[in-house]
Amino acid sequence: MAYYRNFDAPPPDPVVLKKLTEQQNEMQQRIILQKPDFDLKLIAGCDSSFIGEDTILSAFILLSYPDLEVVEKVWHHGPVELPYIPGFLAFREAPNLLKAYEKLQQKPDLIMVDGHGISHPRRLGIATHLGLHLNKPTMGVAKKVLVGKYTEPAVTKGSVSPLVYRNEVIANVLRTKDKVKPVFVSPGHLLDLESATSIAMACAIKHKLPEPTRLADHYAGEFKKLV
DNA sequence: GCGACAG
DNA sequence: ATCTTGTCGC
Repeated sequence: MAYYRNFDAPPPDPVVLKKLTEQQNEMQQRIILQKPDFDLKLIAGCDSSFIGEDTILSAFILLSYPDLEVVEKVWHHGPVELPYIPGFLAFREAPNLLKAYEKLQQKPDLIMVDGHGISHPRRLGIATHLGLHLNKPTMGVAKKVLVGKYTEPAVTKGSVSPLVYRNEVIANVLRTKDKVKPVFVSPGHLLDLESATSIAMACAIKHKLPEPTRLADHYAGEFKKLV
């Protein structure tokens, strides 16, 4: 049975939660935020969808940059081990995403993830988690805030507003389309906030979501029909 | 103690 | 994430 609201779900095991939190605290020490040290020629977008209660399907879409032409599409599906717990999304979705990633013939210079990067209580959003596991530059583009406060950016495309948490700017609230709800852009690993923001903007052509994650989101739903 | 809470 | 209909605007 699925729960209407996630807080109707049974409380997570505190022992497991403590263990996962400690793992994030340890991983946090290895995060590197810096100016990109790569030439962006290939960018990947990834996202997951669910088939029923306990099967996850992840998709990776590889695009050329800055053309944004689709170069490759792969997907992988398997069982999920954990329930969704705010702040621990990566432990639920990353395992399957990593298996899909292995299927790519060519590897991207940067991965854009559907979710947060360092804009997380312990700076370990799923984009950062994946970046550390792959030792690859990653950035996150989320549709909703997880932590932090911000003021609404102007209604025109390109407007930005900082997302602040504990006196630090952890993401940029970016308006990628006129009069449409903004997205939350944050670096994941091996990238900085400014670069992540400009790349997100450069990938937002005629939709709210930048092409990499928009297409990954789209195909995750299409591939599901094939299962 | 009372809310908030990625996908 | 997922369940769902019509509706508004470019």
